[in-house]
Parts: sequence; C-alpha cells; structure tokens
Amino acid sequence: MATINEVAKLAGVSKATVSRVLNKRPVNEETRRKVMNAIRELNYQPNAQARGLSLRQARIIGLIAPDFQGVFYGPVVMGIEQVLQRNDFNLIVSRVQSKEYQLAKMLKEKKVDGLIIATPRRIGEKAILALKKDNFPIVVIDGNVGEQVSSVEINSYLGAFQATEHLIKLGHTRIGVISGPSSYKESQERLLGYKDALQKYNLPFEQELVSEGGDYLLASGEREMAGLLALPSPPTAVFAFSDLMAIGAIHCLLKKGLSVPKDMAVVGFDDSFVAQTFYPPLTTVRQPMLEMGVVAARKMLAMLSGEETEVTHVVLQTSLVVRASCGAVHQHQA
Amino acid sequence: MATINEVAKLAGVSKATVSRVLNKRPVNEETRRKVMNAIRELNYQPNAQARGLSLRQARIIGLIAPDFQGVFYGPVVMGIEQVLQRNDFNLIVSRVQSKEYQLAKMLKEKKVDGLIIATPRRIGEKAILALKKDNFPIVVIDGNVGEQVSSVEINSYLGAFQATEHLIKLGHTRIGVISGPSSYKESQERLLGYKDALQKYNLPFEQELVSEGGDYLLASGEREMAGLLALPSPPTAVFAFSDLMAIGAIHCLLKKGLSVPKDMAVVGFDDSFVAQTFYPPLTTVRQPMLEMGVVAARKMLAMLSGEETEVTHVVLQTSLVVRASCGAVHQHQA
DNA sequence: ATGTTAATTGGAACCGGTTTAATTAACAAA
DNA sequence: TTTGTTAATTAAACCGGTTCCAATTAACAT
Repeated sequence: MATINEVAKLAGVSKATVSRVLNKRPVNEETRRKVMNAIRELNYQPNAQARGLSLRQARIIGLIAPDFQGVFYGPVVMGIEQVLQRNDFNLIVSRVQSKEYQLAKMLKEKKVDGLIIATPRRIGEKAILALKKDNFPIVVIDGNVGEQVSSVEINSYLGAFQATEHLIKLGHTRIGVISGPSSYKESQERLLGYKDALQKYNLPFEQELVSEGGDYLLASGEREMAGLLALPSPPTAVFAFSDLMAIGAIHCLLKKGLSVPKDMAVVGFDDSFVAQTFYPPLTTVRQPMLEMGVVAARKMLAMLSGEETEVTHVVLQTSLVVRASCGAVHQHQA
Repeated sequence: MATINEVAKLAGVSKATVSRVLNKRPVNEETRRKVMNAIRELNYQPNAQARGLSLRQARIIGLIAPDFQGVFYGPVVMGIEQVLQRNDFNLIVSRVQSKEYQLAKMLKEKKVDGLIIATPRRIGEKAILALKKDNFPIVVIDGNVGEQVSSVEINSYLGAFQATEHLIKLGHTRIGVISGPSSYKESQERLLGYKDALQKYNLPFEQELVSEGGDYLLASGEREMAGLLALPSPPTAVFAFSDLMAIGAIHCLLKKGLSVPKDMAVVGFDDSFVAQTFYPPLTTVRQPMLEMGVVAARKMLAMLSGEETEVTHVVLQTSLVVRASCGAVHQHQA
C-alpha cells in the first residue's frame, strides 16, 4: 500500500504538496497534474487513521441500540446509514451493554465522532448526561433522557388519538387497549391520546378496557386479548400499542375461531414491516422509522460541523395507515 | 481529553513506560502503581486512531450487505456484532453500492481490517477477487463468488429436500414450487433438492408446477400462487423458496377464500421473523442466520490473527421447522 | 573493587497524514 | 541594481500512540 511519501517521491514534490492536492487547496496546475499521475500510478489511497489522528476526526458515527434486526431498529439503521454514506461518514453499530461506562469508550478513544443512542429503556441515563456534559455530540432517538440531550421523537399522543378516533368513526364505542409498559413515557402519551379521543366523542373511559402488555411483543398481545375477551362486556375493537401486540391479539382471536375485522377490529402501532405482511393486513399508526434515522443522522452531522449548537428536540408526526384489520376496507381491496 | 504524554508527566515516567503498562508488558510493580493512578486521575483513554496508526490495525470489521433491516440480514448483523464485541472489535455496516471501487475503499484506507460481504447477487465479483489477490481479509456470506474466497453458506439442497419430503409424507403428490431467480446458485440447489425428494418417492417431476418468482418478496409469491391455482390440475401443496413468497402465496389463497393448510399446504424457506409471526404460523426451512454471522465473524478474526490461512468454505445445516401452515399440526397447538 | 547479568526505563524514531512558518522564485517598482 | 510583493513550495513540527535500542541501576559472583 502506497503512502503519501511514496507519492511525493514519485511526483518529485514534498508530501505537503501532495496533501494540498488531496485537499483541493491552491496548487500550480502543472504540479497538480504530476501529483495526480503519481497517485494513479501507485493506486494511492490516503490512510484514514493517520488523517483522522491529525484532524482529530474519525468520520465515523456510533449507533447504540438494543438490536438491529427488530422491526423497529432495522429501518432506523437504514436511515442513518443512508445519510452518513452520502456525507462520507461510516456507521459503527453496537448493542447496548450492561456496563454503562462502555457507552463512553468509543467516544473517548476517538473511535467515533458522535453517538446516536436509540433505546426506549432508561439505560445509561447517567452515563449519557455525563457525556453530554463533556460536550460529546449525542443524539437520542425515542429515548427517555430528558430535555438536556438533543433528540428525535414521534408524536405518540396524536397517533393514538387518530387511531382511536378512526375506530370510533367506524361505530365502535367499546374500544379495548393493549398498552405498553405504563412506566414508559410513550405509553402514557398514547393512553392520553386514547382518552382524549373518547372524550371528544363523549364516550366514557373505562379502566377495565385497558390492559398492560409487559413488553411490546407478540405473546403479550395474545395474552391481554384473551383477558379482554373474558370481560363481562368485551370490547368490539382493540387498539394495541405495537404491531406485534396487535398481531398477537389477532392470533388469539383467530385461534378462538373469531374473525378479524368482522368480530373484532384491530389497530396496531408502528407500521413495521410485519403490518403489511400479515393477513389481514394491519391498520396501524405509522412511525416514520427510516425518517427518524435520517433526521438523527442529519442532526448529528450538523452538530459536528458546528451548524447546530443548541439542544433541540425534533418531533416527527405519525399518520394512520388504514388496511384491512379495522374493517374500514375490504380485504381483497387492501 | 488526556494523552499519554500527560499521563507520563503526571506519573513522572516516560511515555514508553506508560505504553508498557497499558499493554501489560513487564514493569516494576511500584511504577505500574504510579502510572495506574495517573491514568485514573486523568480519566485517560488511549486514542484508538493513534494506536491504530502505529499498529496498522483498526479493530473494526466492515460488513457490506444489501440491507440490514430485512428479515434475512438483521440476524446476521446481530451474530457478527456479538462476536466482534466480545473480542473488542467494532462493526461498520455499509450498504452495497453500485460503484464497485467503493468496496475497496474502506480496506485500502485502513478504516477496517477486513470485510464481510453478504449478498446473494453477484455484485462486485471482480472487485472482490481483486481485493482477495491483494491479500485483504474477506469472508463472503451466502455469496456467489466461487472457490477462491472464504465463505459461509447453508446447505440449500438438503433444506429443500427435507421440506419436499415432509410434504410428500403428509400425502401430497402434486407439490408446487415458487422458486427464486433461476440464475442464483441457491435456487438451483433448492430445485435439485426438490427433484431428488420427488424421485426418492417415485413421484414425477412436472415443469408446470415450478414457477419462478423474480425476487424473494411477497408480491412474487402472491402472483405465482395465482398462476399455480390456474393450472388445469393445481397442486395441493406449495413450497416457496422464501418465507415472504410463502406468505404472499397464502395472501393469494386467503383472498380467494381458500383455507391454509386445509385447501393448500404451504412451506417456506428461511425461518425469518415473520414465519412465527404470521397466522397460520409458517412451516419453513430454517436458515441459521445468526449463526452464519457468528461463524463469519469468527472466521474473520481467525484470519486476522493468522490462525487461519487457507481459504475455507463452511456449510451450515438447515432444519425443517414444522408449524401450522403445512397441516402437520393443528393451529391451536402451534 | 571489579566484572557480569538481568531487570527497568528513557530517548528517539516511526506510523502516515496536516499545517505553520520559512524559503525560493518570479516579477514589478524604485 | 536593489527592494518589495506575491505565488508556490518545502522543511519541520505535530497529532498520540508503539517499539527498538541504548543507558541506567541493582544484584550478584569473582
């Protein structure tokens, strides 16, 4: 592998001049030509580590998330990567670790220029705030870290309101909820959206119709749906706070020989990949996941270039995607 | 951020000594204590770029794939990351680009120590072989690059054989196939597995029962299933070469009011996330995707440490996961 | 007291870039 | 001819580590 010194020797100039050519600084045209020829001849590629050491910049962003495969974080990764690639940055992905100090390691050792943290759990909160105080560039996606760190979030409240309103307009008056963990901010906001929609249409809120799924996964949905069905007066529609829980609910219904949406309308939350794949296709509140990644990455780059200096919180809007599971459209049209 | 020089000064030793302490080389116990104290006091973290420059090593592996969200590559990423993290390596993910030369860039600029390439398409084949000739560490997952590059693959043939045999044993004699692109090696092998299973049970192979999905996606499955149903004598079971195509096929069937598995048994391939999520849960050939990532990462690390020098090809075994869509088990047991 | 050996440690060079300050060359003005 | 100005280039220092080689010190045998 050729180095800048070899290029300089072959071109008959100093390495400072080669560096200038590489960085498009003013150089005599004749000299530039000679250097370019040498670069081509040696198939030279500047060493990123040497460059990074000198410029104190890795051109790498770190992403910390619970997983990358899941229905949620996959698209987020895609969005981030897309933006970074266009700006000649790379993306290191790392699963969230138990040891909090590990969070800081990549930043402190200058392996990455900034960190995007995507996790709904309150993990590493202290560590994050400490890093923020040291002025490391940090963006949180969908987190619970608070005002002091820049973030990208979604309007959970509005999404829940829209979903509930949609079901009400379809004629449902008893609408069950399969919630996420009540300690999560998102769950609280979504529940508020649900309540406010009921109120707008003068429908009573009934606590027994709200059941809390311990996580956002399929099995929770299936279990909680069974609970709702066992009520003296079961709901005719159910709104789950994740697509997977909605699908779990449908599993429960189909196993009992009930039909969706005829016997029970179901609405999910996320518009993850499985929502369109499932049958019946799932009506759901769309979270713009790819866009969240895109916005987070742009924000990070802006912070690094000094364009953005204050802490900001971007709230992306949700939208209702109507498919077959709520009964608003026929399945063969979906 | 403290540097090794500051640590050295505070500890009253030379930076060579600090370096020795950091790298656990023999140092007088008393000296080590002083150095460790200085490190702690300054909250010192060695600069990865400087270290990398000196050691000619980034401790980063690059992964190039078509996407990271998909049902397939997500778990692969998880597997790779898991192994790397344990060995204090990081993972840069990058989508496959059209420009072939980009493949080489990260390697040549020493941003990564090696490249794992996961793509069924014959992309960058020339570029990959060129890099291999320059002795860059490369591992291909599920690729079509040939003998010259180390790889991790699955036994497509056996998986298809098992799936077909399973359907035959359930009593089916006319088994449709929704294949992947016939130019892909996997498709060819899977088709061979299908044929050999038929042969073993003295069933005739009929070309009309094989329809080729242009990609591995849902819409292909739906379209090809419609084609199979339109045959004068349609199959009673269908084997799709991906879970998504199997699900597409089921969409087609359910829309026509047919029931799965009663009217048509369906088997997929991948055992991706959607296979368990779908209803009816999908019988499918499991590809150990996480394990593929794990094996690829281990292989890469072995190459880097010099333990593994020859080109090797690891073939992982598939297994049939029986769920409800093939009719072998009742749905409420699934 | 002197020589030998082993254990520690420090100075300096190096990895491959960028950048600042100094040098050289070319040319115009005095 | 001398001096000032400008443009282009280079030498050298620096980024923050690792490591080779030599120097120092301590311990021990002669």
